[in-house]
Amino acid sequence: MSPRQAAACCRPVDDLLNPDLFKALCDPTRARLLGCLVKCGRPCSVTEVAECCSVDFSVVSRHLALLEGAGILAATKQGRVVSYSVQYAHLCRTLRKLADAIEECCPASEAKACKEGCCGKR
Amino acid sequence: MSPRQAAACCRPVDDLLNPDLFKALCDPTRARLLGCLVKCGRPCSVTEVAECCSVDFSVVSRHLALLEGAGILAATKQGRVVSYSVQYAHLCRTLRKLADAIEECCPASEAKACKEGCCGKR
DNA sequence: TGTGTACTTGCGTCATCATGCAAGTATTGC
DNA sequence: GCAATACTTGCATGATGACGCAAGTACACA
Repeated sequence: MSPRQAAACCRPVDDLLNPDLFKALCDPTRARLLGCLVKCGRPCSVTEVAECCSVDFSVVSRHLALLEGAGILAATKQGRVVSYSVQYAHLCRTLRKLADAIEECCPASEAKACKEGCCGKR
Repeated sequence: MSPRQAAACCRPVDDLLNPDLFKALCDPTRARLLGCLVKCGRPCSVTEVAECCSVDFSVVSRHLALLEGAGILAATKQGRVVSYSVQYAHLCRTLRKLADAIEECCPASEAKACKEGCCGKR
């Protein structure tokens, strides 16, 4: 199959290779903020998250809103406090689906190597 | 644990949440080119890949070089033809490691949902 | 009702990056 | 050697995006 034919061939990987998801993760500041939230393991307010980073509070607010828009975080408002929490299940599932979809296209000769790292040795 | 404490706490997710990887995937043109190569399942020349996309040839050349720099593609040169191939195993492993690392931080109450999609029902 | 806290939004600025064109390099075949 | 092919690189341009400041909104509490 030529790349031109491949382009016309519709596979799960097409939807999963969604640039919008990666756009949310490609900024160093956002990656850091997300890392804090992931490791924290509980919903956090904007004020709390802002303490992780030396950027302006407004920047943190915007980054968190963007991550929410990408489906990576979920926001809940209680009074004047907005709590952001990591969508662990959704994020893990999306990443694994992408790995599965890529693997699905992987030629047989390499398929074994692809499976490493999933419920096996790493 | 506060986000500030979490920031100081070193976990596998810190390294895996690498913005450079996502930077390579966040451009729509690059995502499309990578999608073609993934679905194609074999090494392709720059000329072949360029047929997938309506952008200038030089743009494709640059995108492929960038994807190689990110470790997503591998390049081999035979004569005047450069063939790019998807690093299936590395890419899948990285994505799954990231999912594992995120899951590792996931509170117990949500952990079950995180595991869905990996060697289980989806 | 006023004051303080928590967050969002508008705006200007600076940096990065995607793109196309043109020119350059490398390699093949005649 | 010369032309053609395959690709890379330099450069200018336009678009996008990250950032900080300042102003605005929403809510709680006295």
